[in-house]
Amino acid sequence: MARITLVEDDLEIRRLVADALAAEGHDVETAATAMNGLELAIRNDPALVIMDLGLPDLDGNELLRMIRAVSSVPVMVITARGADDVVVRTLDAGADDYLIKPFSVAQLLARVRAVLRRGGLAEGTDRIVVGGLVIDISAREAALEGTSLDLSPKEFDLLRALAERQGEVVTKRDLLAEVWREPYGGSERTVDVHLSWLRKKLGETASDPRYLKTIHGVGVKLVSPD
Amino acid sequence: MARITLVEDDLEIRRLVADALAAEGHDVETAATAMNGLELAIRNDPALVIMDLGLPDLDGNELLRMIRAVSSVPVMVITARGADDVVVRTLDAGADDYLIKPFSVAQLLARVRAVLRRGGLAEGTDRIVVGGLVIDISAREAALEGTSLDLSPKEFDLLRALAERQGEVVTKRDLLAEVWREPYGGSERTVDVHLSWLRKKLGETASDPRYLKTIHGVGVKLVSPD
DNA sequence: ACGGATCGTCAAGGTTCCCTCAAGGGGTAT
DNA sequence: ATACCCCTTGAGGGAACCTTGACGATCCGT
Repeated sequence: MARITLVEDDLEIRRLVADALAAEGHDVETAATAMNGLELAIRNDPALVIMDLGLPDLDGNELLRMIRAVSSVPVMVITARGADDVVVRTLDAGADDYLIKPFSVAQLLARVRAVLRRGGLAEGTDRIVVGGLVIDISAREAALEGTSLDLSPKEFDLLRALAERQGEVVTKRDLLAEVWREPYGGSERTVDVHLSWLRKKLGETASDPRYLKTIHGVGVKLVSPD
Repeated sequence: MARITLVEDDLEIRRLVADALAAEGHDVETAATAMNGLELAIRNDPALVIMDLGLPDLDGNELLRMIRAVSSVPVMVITARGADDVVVRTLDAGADDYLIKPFSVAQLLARVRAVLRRGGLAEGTDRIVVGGLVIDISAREAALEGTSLDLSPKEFDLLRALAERQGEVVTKRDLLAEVWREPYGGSERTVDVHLSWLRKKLGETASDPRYLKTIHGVGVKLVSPD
């Protein structure tokens, strides 16, 4: 059903939760440390991250903040710490749900379903329309004024990333993180080149853009032409 | 901030929650019965519904299903029933979160923030309006009387910095610190030049300002014209 | 009213950033 | 193995932008 990243250092709980999620049909990747969890959360593009707060190498809140810095993936926290101010601080740091150990597996699964359901509703659009541009997410196809565009994989991902935030200016660094999955390294020239190719296929030039407007010194945004 | 419908028959709890939400800046509509709650949830198009399960006229799960039949509004359940199968059943009926009484108001508010945050991510349009001037932060666009202004990066940042404190006089040194990121060095003449360009694009002159008023010897402020 | 300080505008210079072309390497299918 | 597609990287030219200095105008305190 969905790819889920589980970050939990306790072996017994990790097994318990992972097995339960797998039994629901989810694809579960586990990590025992914050750093491994962060790597999974970035690289695997999961639909949900479930994490413990008490990790051996890093405070859970640090991990949460690092995930939030590069992704808006839903995060569910499961932990033994039940103090009210910890709950509030964690939720305000960007967590979507907070479950206190010991918890029932049935309730955990129900909360996972609730979070996934809401996440799916928000981006339930399988098709994004920007002016005369139609982007079919599941088919990985894009069409301009009815005629299909022949886009390479990266070109499509780039266009989709921009379309998902149409009208907003997106920095190249964000695009490197989102499309290329390289939040730190990576050359911004690469983004430039792909943008150039996209523009060519969209039948526009950088000096006379219709859809892809670059904001000097900031980034680029996808807009619907006048 | 957001319109919230609260369905709760216990007067004391209703007051407590409604006051806390109002203190956060929300617009709260309350109902004591399921039927009244349903009516509010449909008619007022709230951003969130908070409901008790133990209502006098109808089982909470019935109400939840009726809301779900016509709306995808987020629903948070607060109730004294903590049995695990009830929690699971309620979440699977479409609830987004489940909080067991007695609960801390701080945690309730944090969970409300979490639910609203996720729901609002899709359409995060933050804009500042000053008279006939509309500044769209995420699109990095400014429009005067409906026609878009073509601003350079620094011009936009400068306008935004002033708009964020509209009506207040801001010193050039503060602007150098905020826009130019140079709290110590930097020439104030630079600010002057950019202000001049801004004024030109805003269609006004320094001697007859409409939006950008300079206070001699102090700084400049962005005001809405009479 | 006068002088010093502050502000407004212009033009030029230099810097930064962006776009595009072309070459090279990795992967995959034929 | 070869051919093809795709991605990455570097370099050059060009465009956009920012800064700076100068000069005139305006403002304020004396």
